Amino acid sequence: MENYWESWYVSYVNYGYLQKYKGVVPQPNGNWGAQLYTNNQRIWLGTFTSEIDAAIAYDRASMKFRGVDAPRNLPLTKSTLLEASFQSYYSIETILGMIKYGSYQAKFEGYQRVLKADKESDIKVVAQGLANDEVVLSIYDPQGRLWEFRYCYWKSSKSFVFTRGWNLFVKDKKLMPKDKIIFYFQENLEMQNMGFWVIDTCKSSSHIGLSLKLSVKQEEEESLKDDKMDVEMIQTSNVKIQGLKLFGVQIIG
DNA sequence: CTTTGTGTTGAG
DNA sequence: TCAACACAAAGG
Repeated sequence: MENYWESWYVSYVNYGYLQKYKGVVPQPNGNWGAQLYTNNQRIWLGTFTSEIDAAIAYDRASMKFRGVDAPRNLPLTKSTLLEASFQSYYSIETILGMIKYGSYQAKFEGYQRVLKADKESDIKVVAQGLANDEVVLSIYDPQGRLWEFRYCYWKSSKSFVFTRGWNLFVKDKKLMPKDKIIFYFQENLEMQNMGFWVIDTCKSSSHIGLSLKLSVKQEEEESLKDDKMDVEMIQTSNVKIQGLKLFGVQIIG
């Protein structure tokens, strides 16, 4: 355009446009820019053709930088949890690159496909009854590997614990104190009752993993190498659950 | 020439 | 921390 001040952008702003989305700024040529401020610094997320795309870009970046609780433009959905898990596999730089150059959506969908592919075999969460209050939980990790944990209540310590199988998981995932563990139910969109449970881990450095936050009790931190680990449930999410009891709390979808 | 996104400012 | 504004750098 020949004159900046006669652009669409300026009239748009001057005639009462109200900011619809956080982090979204109109560009002189009609496109939309997305930006996020953090740590006294502006992170440019790229330019987009539509306003809504810019808003989504902001949401994705906001989640990566500040966790699933972060302020966002579009409301949280069921897949948001999955998205947090998805993001945890990539660095901030990588996620920003995906947002900026448009590969984010495809990557995320690919991630969901991988999770869903595992249900083809007889994938279902199985909680086999053992003696007393013990059960065996069969849960898949995001890579499709099956994990089995014995889970029971210990009267001596009045706590719910994972016993057999947990040690192996901790070692394999290189879990450290303060790391978070996410449990979520992956539904099968085509067939009902064909979903399965997934257990995923989150580095403590990121702030992802709101749904079921498990914190290792301070005094237990050194016992990570033991075959037991005391866990405490902080809060539940709205994840759909089929009558499973975890950590003494009945969770029903 | 077009588009991006940085420099900068003032409000909240 | 944020959007608005102005414009220089980057891209084709």
